[in-house]
Amino acid sequence: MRDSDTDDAVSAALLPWYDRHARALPWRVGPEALADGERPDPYRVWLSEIMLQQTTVAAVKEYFHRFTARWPTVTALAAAQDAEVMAEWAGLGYYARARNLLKCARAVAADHGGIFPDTEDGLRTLPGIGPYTAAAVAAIAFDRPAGVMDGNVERVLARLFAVQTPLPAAKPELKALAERLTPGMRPGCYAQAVMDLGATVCTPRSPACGICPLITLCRARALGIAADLPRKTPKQAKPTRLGIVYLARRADGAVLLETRPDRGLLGGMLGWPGTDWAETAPQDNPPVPARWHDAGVEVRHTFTHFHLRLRVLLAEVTLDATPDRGAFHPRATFRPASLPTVMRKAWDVAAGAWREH
DNA sequence: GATGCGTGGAC
DNA sequence: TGTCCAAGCAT
Repeated sequence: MRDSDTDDAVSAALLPWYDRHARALPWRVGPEALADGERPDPYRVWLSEIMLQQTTVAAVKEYFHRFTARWPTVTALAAAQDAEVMAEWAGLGYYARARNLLKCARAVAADHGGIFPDTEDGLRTLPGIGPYTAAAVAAIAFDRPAGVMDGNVERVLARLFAVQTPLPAAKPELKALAERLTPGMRPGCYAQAVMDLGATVCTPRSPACGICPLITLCRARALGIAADLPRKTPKQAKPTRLGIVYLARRADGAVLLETRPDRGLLGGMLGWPGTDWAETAPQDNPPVPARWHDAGVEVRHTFTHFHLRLRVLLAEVTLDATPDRGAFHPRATFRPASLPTVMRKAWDVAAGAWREH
């Protein structure tokens, strides 16, 4: 039904566009170096791809710089402490990525001599590397003709071929298209070209069809439905959950924090002791007996699947206070930036209240 | 296949 | 304000 001439026309139109418009990004090597046969560092490609999962380039850049400055190689990262890595990842979200990042670095160091596997199948066996990331690293770092499929590619291909099936049901069909369109020449550039196109031209809302290199090939454009694709099955509304966090400040300035369990929400991250978060009013459950008082300002935060409204309770405790959970962290070494964002918001409320007195 | 898992920016 | 969305993965 779709002939290979059309397939070739896609990469033939996209690669020159990419050569002109490719963004200079910290994990990319320049076009001249690439033309000389130089390849990007697989460690940097892998690290960037993990950070970019469901995350924008703008949000990733600073984190990428900090990680590569602190841990320049996969071997260096493998030797890092868990808490160091989690603290450095704080604020970026999806914290299972950070836990798997470290597992993956240690597996590469221990089982692969510090060298990343250079095939899609080899990469796929590593923690945190799924179908997308295996294909992306294989294509970008090792120039393998892997069919890269992410949200951008889904959108670009759904429009290019006017796929009307809603996501996620359309994924197999789109994956097959992605495999077939991937060219044998410069597959790494091609993969990045499709994703760049999706990020900058073939955007979810108001696609810039007027400057699109694929405009003459695009069926959705011809039908006048580009902005309506891809179709998606509607999502469930988010419920609102309620909770309480307890911020205890000791007489020497130390603050009471606990490391959350490795699995689940904010797994492995530091946080303030608190109640469960549920749709019913929380049961008061302070970590240490004290004169707790309400900070008066609620923290509001939205996670992937629920809204949260958090009461913030504050207390000053004495040097001999013995909490039933968590541990005091000296104020000199405690960095609010090492907290996940919802916990940092609670800190901001407490710090404001304490500054008043 | 469905669900759980963060965050910040655009509109 | 709310909603949608981003270079997904694990279970």
